[in-house]
Amino acid sequence: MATFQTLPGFREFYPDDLARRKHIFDLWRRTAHHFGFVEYDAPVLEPLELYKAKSGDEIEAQLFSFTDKGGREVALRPEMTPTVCRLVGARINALKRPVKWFSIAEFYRYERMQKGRGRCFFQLNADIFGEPGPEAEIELVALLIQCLASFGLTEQDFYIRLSDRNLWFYYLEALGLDEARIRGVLGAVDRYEKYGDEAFKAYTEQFGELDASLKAKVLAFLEIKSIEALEATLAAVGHAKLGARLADWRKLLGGLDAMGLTKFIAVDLGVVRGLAYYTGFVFEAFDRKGELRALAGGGRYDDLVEKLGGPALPAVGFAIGDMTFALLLEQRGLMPNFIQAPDVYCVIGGEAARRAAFGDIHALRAAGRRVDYPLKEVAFGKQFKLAADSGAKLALIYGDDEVAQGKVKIRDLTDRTEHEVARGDVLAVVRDFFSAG
RNA sequence: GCGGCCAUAGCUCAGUUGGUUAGAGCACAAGAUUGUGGAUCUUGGGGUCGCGGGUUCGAGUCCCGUUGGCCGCCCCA
Repeated sequence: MATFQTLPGFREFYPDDLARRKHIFDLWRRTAHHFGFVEYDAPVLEPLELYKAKSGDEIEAQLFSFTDKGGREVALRPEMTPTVCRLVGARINALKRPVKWFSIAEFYRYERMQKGRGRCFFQLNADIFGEPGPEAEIELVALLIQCLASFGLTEQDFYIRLSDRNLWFYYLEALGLDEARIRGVLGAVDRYEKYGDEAFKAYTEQFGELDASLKAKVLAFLEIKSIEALEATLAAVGHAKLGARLADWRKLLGGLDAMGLTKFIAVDLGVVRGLAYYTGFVFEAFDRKGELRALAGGGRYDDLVEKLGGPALPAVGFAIGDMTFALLLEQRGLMPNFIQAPDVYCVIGGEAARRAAFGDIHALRAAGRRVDYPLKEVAFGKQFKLAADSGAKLALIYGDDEVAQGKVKIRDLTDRTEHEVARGDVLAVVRDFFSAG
């Protein structure tokens, strides 16, 4: 039957699927509002150059890009960060700081599909602009945690790995490495968890073997899993920036602790995220069982707004994708079963009864009730079954007998009781039933 | 871009060494049932067996190709 099929990696949302998606979005949106973030949206199609400027020319291979009829090179957005940088950068002089913005939007990447990854997906993006200190990170990490926890997920289900590219930078600098070598080492650190010693291969090819004692220090640093271990390690290294950076760490962890969120946080310098544009704290959310892809990721990108042509503006942000997150909710039994039920279902007799019912049906709907009825004449017995199947709380029965007497029979489908009311009282009775219930 | 596995009804699947008109459960619909429920019974609609080619007297079944899916690699903004 299906001559035309969905493009690979694209998703169709049948009503049940859309109900689940909406559930996620609604809670994300509400949570972001609770944290004082305001919502924005932006174009799905952007100049290709916007993404090249941020990520380099190679990015084009991962994009849905094409030339439009005006000869412009364009791409479907693969992420929100460059866009929001442009929006905020353009109006920063008029915006009250800190700028706390979020969006829920769809993104497109030309990639091979995998579990938890398609060619289109939705993300919650939340960012704070204009705040250089760790106060911004406290807000965002707390928001990220609550965006997961508000679905019923606990510290048994997920955790946030917290790391710091600055600290790595300063530490490696103190060990005498130049910037190129530092980036090389960070690349290896990012891959170390997965590949072990193999992760240093690229570094070795570019710069030669990393000095053994240096490598030992890198590996020891990578293993650091607490602020205490961090302080102990850095105490031995004399470097002015490191002391200030440690103060930032204490402020961040102290703030999160005061919010009662320490149980979700794992200090883990093994996470640096591959992205070259991160400039400070980075964090990623994972399921505790380690079965799924990352749930969310974020970090500080103080240079990006300027790099994209805006003013110098510090920024931190994160994104949660909907696919892996939905998988986790389903695995933990936290995805509700949505029944899209009317409030009231009408059981209707012949043509005269139908005309009588229509007046009330429309009035009830206009008053904000969800009302449904069989479009065509259906046997009474069947209609009661339809009423029960619909999930409605009340059935209004417009039989020929009732209509002839100017009455409507109201059946409570939950306890199967019923009583008759005058036609003119139906709206009030229904309203009272639902306001009491 | 690379590798492994897979593809039969809306869903879950059966289909013998290749052999009549491709089946079941669930779901959907009609009837039993012109006035009272999620049950039951009866009946029905729905399939180019992903698509194309090949082997064969004969292909859902075997072979090749292709498209799509799942899983992994690369990547992951």
